[in-house]
Amino acid sequence: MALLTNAPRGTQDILPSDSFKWRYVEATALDIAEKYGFKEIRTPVFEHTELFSRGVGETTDVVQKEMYTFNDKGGRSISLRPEGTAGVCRSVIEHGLLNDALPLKTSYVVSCFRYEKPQKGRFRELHQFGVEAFGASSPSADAEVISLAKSILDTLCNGSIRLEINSIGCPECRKNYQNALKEYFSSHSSELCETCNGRLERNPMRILDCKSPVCKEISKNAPKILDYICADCKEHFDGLKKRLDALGIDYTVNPTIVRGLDYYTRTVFEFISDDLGSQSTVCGGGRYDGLVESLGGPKTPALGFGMGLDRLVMLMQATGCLFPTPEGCDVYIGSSGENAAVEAMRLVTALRDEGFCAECDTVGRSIKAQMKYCDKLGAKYSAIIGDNELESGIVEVKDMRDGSKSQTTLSGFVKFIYNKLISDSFDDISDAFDNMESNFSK
RNA sequence: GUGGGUAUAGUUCAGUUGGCUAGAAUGCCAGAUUGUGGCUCUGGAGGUCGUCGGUUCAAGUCCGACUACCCACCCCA
Repeated sequence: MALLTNAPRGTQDILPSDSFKWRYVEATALDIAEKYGFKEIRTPVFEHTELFSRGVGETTDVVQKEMYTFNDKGGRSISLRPEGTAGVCRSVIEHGLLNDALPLKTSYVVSCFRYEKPQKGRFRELHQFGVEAFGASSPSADAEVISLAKSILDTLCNGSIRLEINSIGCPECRKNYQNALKEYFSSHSSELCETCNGRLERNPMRILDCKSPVCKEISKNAPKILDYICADCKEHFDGLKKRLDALGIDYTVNPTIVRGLDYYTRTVFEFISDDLGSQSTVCGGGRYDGLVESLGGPKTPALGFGMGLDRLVMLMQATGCLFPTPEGCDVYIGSSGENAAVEAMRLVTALRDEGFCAECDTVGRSIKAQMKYCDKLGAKYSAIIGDNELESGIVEVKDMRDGSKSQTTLSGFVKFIYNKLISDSFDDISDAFDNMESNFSK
């Protein structure tokens, strides 16, 4: 039935023809993060449900209706992680990493799971690259994290991605602001849309982001968060803006961006692209100074972001970004007859041991079919071994790119191919140099 | 959770107002004389037309339900 041959709803297979793109994106993100001092951390895909309901927030959609939660055989309530931050926080608290010299800077590539209705750019299993930094309260840390995200996106994408930032203040100033908002919107509650009436109690700040024209109009005159944040929060936000300016990072302050997870404080930001569908946020994050303490750790300022790899890869494909193509097959050794097949396999293995990609026939094809397959593989060189070659010890090596042929001996085959491939790669390097020089002289 | 759209070979799609053995392109396999790829030509395999039910002499085509996918709301990466 369909259950057997259909992947579960909202999941996607990354096929061999695409996996190299993901490897490239993940490796690039981790590499750049490493230059910024972030080291990879790996935490479990599932945690105690309690961690997420406390960490992400009891009232959030993510916790209320989107978690994959089940009881294990020991009767524990377990949830697949819906995001990356909570698990990392738990881990660094549990292992006492916050007792070391701070900041502690971590990065990760993870799958997250949310029971949502799938659409473009939204999946039930989503892949995320993320970073978390602990113990840094200065706006320099905010700027550093944003700069890292930008550097990754700039390196990978050529489409235009804009940065929007906001400050939602600390719990103190936010309380005042939310009261002011409640008061303001309550007086318009009859005009607000249904969802916004619901948000009035739960999260009035979300109303500011509503797309309904009526709510938008009402929001125009609503109190502004930046008028309500306290002096410290304001100073922090100004400090961030000053640093972004100094780094040459363009941004717009968008007072309506409010992240949907409860733990955020002060800085929140999003990187948004118009080249995706309606799920346009490629990267979102911010500061969460209260989270570590609320999970039972030492009072520790912290911040981070999550970057949606599904959306990022989608964006790169949509905007025609280039992915470095993986090295193809170096050598194909065809064979005819049992003894030759054995010899071909021996040679192929010897070449692989030298670090090359080599293939021989494993399905019993004719010579002609083997050559066609060799062509499909894009092999650089080919050779055919049969009884003649076994007897004479002489093999013909064909350069598949120009069809030219040369001869070598069976015993010297590996060395011969080795020299050919090494000299090819020298040619490649010198071509690259020539390109660089002509680029410089422009 | 709410809406709208779609569902035909591995893939991308044709299929005319219901009418003979359901098509194309591409991919796959095999041939075009003796042991050598790309181009060309020929042949072959591959579909219970998403599933179940209904209307009809007749359903890929019309109707209903279900399922899946896509898009938007919501939410978020």
